[in-house]
Amino acid sequence: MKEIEQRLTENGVRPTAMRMLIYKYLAQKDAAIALTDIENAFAKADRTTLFRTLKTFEQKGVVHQIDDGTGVQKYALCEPGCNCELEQDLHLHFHCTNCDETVCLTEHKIPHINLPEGYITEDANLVLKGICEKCSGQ
Amino acid sequence: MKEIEQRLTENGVRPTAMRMLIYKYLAQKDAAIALTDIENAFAKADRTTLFRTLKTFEQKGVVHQIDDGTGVQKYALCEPGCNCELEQDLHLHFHCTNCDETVCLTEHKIPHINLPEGYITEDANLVLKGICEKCSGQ
DNA sequence: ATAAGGATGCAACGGAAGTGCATTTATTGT
DNA sequence: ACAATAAATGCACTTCCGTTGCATCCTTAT
Repeated sequence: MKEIEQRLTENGVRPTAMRMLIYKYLAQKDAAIALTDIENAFAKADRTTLFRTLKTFEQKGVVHQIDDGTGVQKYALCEPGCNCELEQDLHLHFHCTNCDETVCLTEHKIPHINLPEGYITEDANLVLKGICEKCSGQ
Repeated sequence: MKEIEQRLTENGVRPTAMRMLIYKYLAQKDAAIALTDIENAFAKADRTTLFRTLKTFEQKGVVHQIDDGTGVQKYALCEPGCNCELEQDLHLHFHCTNCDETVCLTEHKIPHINLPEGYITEDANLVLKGICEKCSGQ
């Protein structure tokens, strides 16, 4: 719990009890988390608080937002030292169409792509979809 | 108009007047189109019809759906002969954060990625974000 | 001509993101 | 320690978009 407090402080996020719990929750899940998930896990807390916590986390670089094509925003903790920068931190995500979970594949960075003149790339999102290792039974 | 009719028929879509108009509309736009866009362009038609038309188109391989991270589903015509297959037809998309338009870069296929054992890839979505050629002034 | 199936239109629902404002909790300065 | 200030939380409400059920209209085949 101490490490969480430190991590948040480092990123300029005031470590309230709620925030630490949410961080902890995110940390113990290996899949990306939607607002609704957190909402269910913390029945007592208000949705707005959770929503704003995630937004704060995102803004301060504690988590990154993932758009896996399901239409709901999901979030996952950033790696330590992550700056969410293209070609460096941005990795691909895998969405399993069977269990509906989305995981970070942090080892797999988004490959560099040469765009035509005039295009300036600032961000990228690569999602592969299919069957994850859990569901494929391997 | 005759070509449109033929194209739809080929794909197993009954070429009604409405559908041909929507196809035409999609064809003359170079950016991906959201339901709302079509809705505004065809004020007389009902949203449901437009919605279902897009879904039919998608299902029959006339258009492909694009998730550019804005939270709204967009659609663009498939290339002739497209089968929406990975490593073959799936191309990347570019979303301009300035003009909010998303375009297909059909020349740029999604690079092959070697996933760990157990992952079975069936689909992919790669969106680059930044400033498009129009907006960067080149 | 009529029956059947598909296309369209209308109304309504539901989920998720987001905002304004009041209230509570924490922090700072004296 | 206390007031003043700022930040965090909670409540109510809104909006947007996707989606579905059902009725009606149109087209096609027999």
